[in-house]
Amino acid sequence: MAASGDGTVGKALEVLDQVASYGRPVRFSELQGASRFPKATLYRFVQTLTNQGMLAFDPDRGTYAPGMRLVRLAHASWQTASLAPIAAGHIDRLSADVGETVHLAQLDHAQVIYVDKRNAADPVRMYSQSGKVGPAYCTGVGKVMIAYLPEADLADALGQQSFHRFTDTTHTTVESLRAELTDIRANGYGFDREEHEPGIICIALPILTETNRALGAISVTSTTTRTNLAGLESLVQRIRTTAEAIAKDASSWHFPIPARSS
Amino acid sequence: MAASGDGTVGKALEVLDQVASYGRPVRFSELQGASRFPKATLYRFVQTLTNQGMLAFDPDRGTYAPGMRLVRLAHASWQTASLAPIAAGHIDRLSADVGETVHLAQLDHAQVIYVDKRNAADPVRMYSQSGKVGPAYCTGVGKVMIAYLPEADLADALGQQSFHRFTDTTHTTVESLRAELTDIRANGYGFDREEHEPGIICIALPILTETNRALGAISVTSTTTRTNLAGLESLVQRIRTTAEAIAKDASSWHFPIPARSS
DNA sequence: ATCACAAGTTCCATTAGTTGAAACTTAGTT
DNA sequence: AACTAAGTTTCAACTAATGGAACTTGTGAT
Repeated sequence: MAASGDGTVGKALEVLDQVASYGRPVRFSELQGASRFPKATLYRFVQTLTNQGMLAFDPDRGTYAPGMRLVRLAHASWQTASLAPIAAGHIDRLSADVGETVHLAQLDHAQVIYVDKRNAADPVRMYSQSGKVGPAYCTGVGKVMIAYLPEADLADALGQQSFHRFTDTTHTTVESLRAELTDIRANGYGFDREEHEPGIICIALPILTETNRALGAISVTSTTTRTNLAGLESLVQRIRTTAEAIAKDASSWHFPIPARSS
Repeated sequence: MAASGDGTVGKALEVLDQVASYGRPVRFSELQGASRFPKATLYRFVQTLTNQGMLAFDPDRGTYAPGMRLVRLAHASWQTASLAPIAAGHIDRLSADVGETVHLAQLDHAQVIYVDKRNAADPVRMYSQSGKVGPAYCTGVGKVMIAYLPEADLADALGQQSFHRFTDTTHTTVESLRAELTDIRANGYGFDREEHEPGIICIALPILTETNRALGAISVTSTTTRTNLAGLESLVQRIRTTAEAIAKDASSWHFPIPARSS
């Protein structure tokens, strides 16, 4: 359990998360208002994190934002602990072949993290999507990944979903989501039926180990104006080739199998 | 001075940096061998960081790697504290116009952090992506950024350079580098004359505030087989337009001016 | 200018968490 | 089975974190 119970370090990282959650520079007083820590304690955490380059302080505006050291560290993570370097060549080819946007995602604490992407038309943009998080219950990649979770982890993951209704096809109950997960396991692939954004559809396949654990997932995204679910479904064989190739490379590179979450 | 002197949090982050520095998953014993911390202490740090998702533990191999939480946090940093979102449109256009690879970089503790890039249609095969760090003394973007540092910060930054000789044009002394920095300030732009990689050249311009502080830098990279320094120099006006447009947008977005480092 | 209030910063006695040598357990080798 | 190295736990000594309160600075109103 990743509770922020471990000591001073856990508390400091909790503050770091809080700053990151605003998505914009924040004043100390804003943090204080939303924090469980008393003023002096919070102040010291923010000081320490700033000293360490984990936060950046803007003296002119008196605001804090996540610091550049994170970008440096994340690069290391992305390089050594994500599927991106292994998958790069494969998704290049997939994207070129199908002419649509391709996403590579992994699961982290019941959340989807987009790890890489290829745009069909536009040039590649690294972190514009890399590092972005999304909900597991209403994205193609999210659903295919949780579908292959062991029951204990799945229950845990489902418990953490918010089931916010983004569109009128969004799953709003555990039951309807579980039903779809069963289908996904049967088919080996899943869709996003405009569940997150109207007009945006995708097909997603898991990247599976020999023991049927999902290391990650890839998806091909399109719009309802360009194609439909049947159109995406026709790409299954091509995408499966890529997913299997990535899985094979990952196993020979001894890519770490994600540890249990709870 | 970002010495890891601040308490437990500083020490834990030092361990995190150490793990990241290997660029591959590492065993506990490897860390212990290179660490100033005693076994039990190091062990607890690694445990805490793993609990927190800052490190990922692979139970099969008994190795640690930087965790996915960093990727999530870095995305927030990239979005709110880097120039990338502001510059995105501008460097899209620049890259399309000049047909070469464009880099956007910022300075962090005397190191260059590449924050975004655009590949030319025919991409130069180079190792560089967002979050990647590079030396300041032998890259175009690094030199133009430190050229505009106040003397106190510049002295500090120069003291941190390793002056490793990558090629035979690499600067190896503070003196020769300082001489070039004077030229850069006079011209408003600088080059990478195959100082980092043979065959790779670039022209770089700083992104300056009204008070002549460098918020970041952009560069256009090419190869000696495709063009030469004069060819790159002919792009100065075009690149300057982009740099100034980014600076203008940054000031109206109230982009934070980097704080003094030491 | 002067005051009032909020935001930000420092102090320091108390308390809680960190420290690390040593003992222990597990995994791998001869 | 005996040995060795890697990984894990323990616990008393100790050091660093805690947070209420006092203080300073910044902002805006009169």
